[in-house]
Amino acid sequence: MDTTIEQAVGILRRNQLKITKQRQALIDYLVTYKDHYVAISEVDEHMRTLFPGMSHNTIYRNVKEFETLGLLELKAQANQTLVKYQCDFKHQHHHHFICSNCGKVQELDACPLDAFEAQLPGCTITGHRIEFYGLCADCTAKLGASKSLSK
Amino acid sequence: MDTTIEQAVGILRRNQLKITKQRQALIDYLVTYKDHYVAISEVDEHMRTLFPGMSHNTIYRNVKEFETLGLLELKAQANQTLVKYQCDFKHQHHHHFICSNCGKVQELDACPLDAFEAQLPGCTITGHRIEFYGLCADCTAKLGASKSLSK
DNA sequence: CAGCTAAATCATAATCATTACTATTTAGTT
DNA sequence: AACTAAATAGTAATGATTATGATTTAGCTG
Repeated sequence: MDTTIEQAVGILRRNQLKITKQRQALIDYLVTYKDHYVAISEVDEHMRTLFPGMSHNTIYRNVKEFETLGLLELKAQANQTLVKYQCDFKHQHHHHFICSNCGKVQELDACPLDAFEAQLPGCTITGHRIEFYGLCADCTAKLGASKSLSK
Repeated sequence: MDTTIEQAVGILRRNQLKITKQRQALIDYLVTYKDHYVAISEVDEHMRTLFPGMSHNTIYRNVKEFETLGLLELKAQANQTLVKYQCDFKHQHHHHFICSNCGKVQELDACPLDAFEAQLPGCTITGHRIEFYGLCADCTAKLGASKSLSK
């Protein structure tokens, strides 16, 4: 068995969650999304081909449970929620570069938190999200686009 | 009339959009959300008390049109889209600190774009979002919370 | 390994934000 | 005042997500 999967199953176990065949299959599937986001609704669809008649509720509930365990990252989008597998369970800061063409997600290090903290005296910073959008190197090599508006 | 509103109306005009009473009222309402986000569905509800029977379609369409004109900022949330008025039409970079208690939005300057660019050779960066979450100074003075998980 | 029980899943339907569609109205122009 | 493209109204559909209550099962326990 893949070490990544064993790790995930271990986390379930340590949190007293039962290892059902549905959860096992869900992990097996989500593990393939380490550097892309998938819509939960697509996960739902996939799971229901593996387990015809599987309840939507079960799928959505598990995805959210997995997120609170740190197994997944969720990301809100218009009308949809996206999921991505979280392979590095210990790494807390996640700054992403997301290719708007192919959807590939690249991790960035270097966190400029300090520079911003100084601007927020008296505040409690509990989290932050930094995301860049554009075209990854591969896609930059092939594409282009434009638009204009008067203001 | 408020200068901010005149400015917005001017932008509509310059883009050949008609100044309907519905759009006028929509702007009047959204102008009150310069430092908070509101759910579009709440805007929808409000507009339909002002104009009973107003079409959902009209409200959602206008909000999206206003966004492409740069009048508004949209932000996806689980199952909802949030709107905030964009008062500074020329300012492009928007890094926010969002109080998770009262929802107040504070603008941050200082953009660490350069630091990240170096990590993405060959990529085209077309946009980015930086958001901090936590408690603003006022809320920090009153609150606290915690949670734990084993990994 | 049979039985037990809380946890998980199923099956079905409801919610609710958002979008579609077509007929009617209106802002801005001529 | 008439004209026309743009905007809105009115009605219904869509589709992601959630609720609910009955049934099943993973992981003990003896």
